[in-house]
Amino acid sequence: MTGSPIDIISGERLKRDFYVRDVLFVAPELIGKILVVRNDSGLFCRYIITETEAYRGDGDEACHASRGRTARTEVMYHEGGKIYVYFVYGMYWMLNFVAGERDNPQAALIRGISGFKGPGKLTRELKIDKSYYGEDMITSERIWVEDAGLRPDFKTGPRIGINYAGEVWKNKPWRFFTG
DNA sequence: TCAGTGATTAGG
DNA sequence: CTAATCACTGAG
Repeated sequence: MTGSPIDIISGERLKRDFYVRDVLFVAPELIGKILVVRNDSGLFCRYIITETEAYRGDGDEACHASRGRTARTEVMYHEGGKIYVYFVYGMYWMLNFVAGERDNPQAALIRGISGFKGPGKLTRELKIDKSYYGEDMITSERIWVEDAGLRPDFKTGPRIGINYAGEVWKNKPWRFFTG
């Protein structure tokens, strides 16, 4: 019997209370958690989350919600545990997990998973698209996160691709990554 | 460094 | 309606 560790590692699905906290707890704690996604064949694939970024409320100039509540950002205003996906640069879907309390728009961008580095690459691989917008990871039958007990060391750094934000927000060390 | 790509948004 | 923007990637 062979198999990569990722075929073997599984754990308990994260519940609502994990997500209904400040994104500055949620984003770093997602590192080492297991992202489970059902593929076209109905198989559940598991990946270790290796990189995330925190977007924290309407005061954070790098957060989409800082530009107001719109159809696109609506789900960020919901209770944590839902999925926020949006399209950028004409090609890529970005996968985010909503965090925090209702009406406090926060989300964690999933920037990397085992085997795939880069937010656009992983959504392409997992076939994440608009159909996942608003999906609830506490009850979904095709996407959720599990805790398998992994607690890898991680580093922090400034978030990527947010040059439009003011210096204060651009420099926040709200990117979390292993290795 | 920089083009490509199209949804989203603000502004007439 | 128009035009600007953009939480990226890959080529060079």
